[in-house]
This record gives sequence, C-alpha cells and structure tokens, in this order.
Amino acid sequence: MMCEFINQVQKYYNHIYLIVYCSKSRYNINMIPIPTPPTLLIPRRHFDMDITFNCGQAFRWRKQDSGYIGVVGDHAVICRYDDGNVAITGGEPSQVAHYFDAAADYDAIVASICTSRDPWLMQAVQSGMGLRILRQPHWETLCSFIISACNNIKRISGIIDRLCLTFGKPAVALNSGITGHLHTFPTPQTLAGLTELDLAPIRCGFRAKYLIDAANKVASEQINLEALQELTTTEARKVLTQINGVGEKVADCVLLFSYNRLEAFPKDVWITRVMRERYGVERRDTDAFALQRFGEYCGVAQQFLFHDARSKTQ
DNA sequence: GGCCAGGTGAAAC
DNA sequence: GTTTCACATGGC
Repeated sequence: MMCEFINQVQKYYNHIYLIVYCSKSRYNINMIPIPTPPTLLIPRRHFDMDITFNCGQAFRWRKQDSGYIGVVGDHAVICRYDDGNVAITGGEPSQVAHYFDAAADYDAIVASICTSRDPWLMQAVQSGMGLRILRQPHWETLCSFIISACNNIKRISGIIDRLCLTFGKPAVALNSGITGHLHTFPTPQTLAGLTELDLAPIRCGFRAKYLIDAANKVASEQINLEALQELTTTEARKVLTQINGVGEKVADCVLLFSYNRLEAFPKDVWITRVMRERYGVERRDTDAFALQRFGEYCGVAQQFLFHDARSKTQ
C-alpha cells in the first residue's frame, strides 16, 4: 500500500515524502525530489549539443541553463551533459532513440569519410567533433527546409516557432517541470486547406504557398512520406520534388536529416562556395566528386564542411 | 540602407 | 540545356 502510494507520488509530483516521527503526536514531512531517470545516454564525444543543435539541421532546440530543450514526438525533452554522456530526459524511449540515432557508430562513420585524408575535411571534422545527424520526423523536416529557402537560420527558427505556437498543440510536459511554451509541430491535416492569409501570422513570405501545397499533397496521401523509406534515395528525391517549393537541395536536406540517407549531399550557397573555392568543383559535378572523395557517408562530410564554413564567418 | 540568407519555378534565351 | 529574375522578410 505504502509502495503504491509512493509510486503515485513519484509519478505525479516527482517527489517522495519522507515522514519523520519525533513522537507519537508530532511528525515532520520532508519532500525529497527524485531525479527523473534519463531516457537515453549518448557518449559526449559523439554528441556535442551546441554543434548538433545549431549546425542548421534542426531549428527547434533552445538552450536552457546548461542544456537544451526541445520536442520529440509529442513530448518535451531535455538534454544535459552528465559526466561523459549527454543525458536525454523525457519522451518515449523508442522515439528518442530513433530521433538521436542512438545506434549509429560515429567512430566508424567519421573514419569512413576521412579515408581519403582530405585536409579540408580533416580540419572540419576536428572543429566539428561531436556533430551527429539526427533522424527528425519526415513532415517536420520537409516543412522546415521548405521554409529554409533563401532564408537565414535565425529567421527560419523564428518562423517555425510561430508555426508551432499558432497551429501546434502544447507538448506533453516533463514531470520535472518543463511546461507549456513548447508545442508540437502541426500535422499536415491541420495545415491542409489553409490559405496564404491564414499563414500570414507566421510571416514566412513567399513560402506559405509551398507549405500549403505540401500539406495538401501529404494529407490527401497523394504523397506518402512513410512509404519513401522503402524507395531508393534517387526515387525518394523524385517524389519529394513533386511538391512545389521542393527542389533538389531541399529534398536532399529532408533525405539526409530525416531519412538518414547519409549519402545525400545538399548543395546550398555555402557548400557550393566551399566546393568551388577549395576543390575547384562546380555544382553540377559535386555529387560525383563527393561520393568519390568522401564515400557512402558523404552527407555527413557535407555537414562538417557546412558547419566549418559558417563558423569561420560568425 | 544595402546585402544576404541551408532555393525554387517560370520565362527567356 | 543554361541563365535570369521575382518571390517576402528580417538579421546583420
């Protein structure tokens, strides 16, 4: 009975009440917080939070104290450094493990892309150590990179915040106190049928019509994002580019950051500049060059080079 | 105040 | 097939 009581108290209040009897008629009640056990631990050397959350692959993680808070699935999640690990608390364990790609072997991936001993990449890997590619939800990633077109990362984050606040729902809070202001990403069904006027409050400019087209095509099942997992990367890219506002670059970002196609090599203005200035390679030749130089995980190499190029000008 | 931003689609060559 | 331009907005 007492155990059940304590379990309930822990479940709902995350505290245990310690009752100390001083005498038969007098007692003290002390509350002892019980730390919520982490959902997942990832070695710190494979997960640098500042780099991973700010490298332009995800736009919803916010620094709070010494950690980051965000949303995985419908749940608020907090990441903190804890000794030699990143401790991730909250969320459904299987969803969290998938989102952070817990099974990935980053020693092997980094070793693979560095096989050619390319000096620019070696330097970029050195400065970006701890960067890991996330496996974000397909729909959220698709919308995020539609919004990214001709935009900067700070503003992309702001637009996505307003999108979630306006059309999402409050995230399931952590019982250790993270609450209210975090919202889920709105579903395709919620955005389908909206007008550009409806999206005016999020101030995404000319991209509003693209978001609505994506929502209509996904909600009507004209495009099945889950089914893309079964296709080759080339086939999946072809399907994604059926959506207005999704060209080769946006499709590659979705494939890399959501479908874990680590061979996808998005070519934005930064990476196009890097390829031309450092390697003398023009945009149309980049895919073949990247595969030959960096191998089957060249998308990870792309992200290191992207992070390195940006960090040199900020 | 002007340049630029994790581009794309359409029209003009 | 390649080049050019408009598309909204705001950070720096």
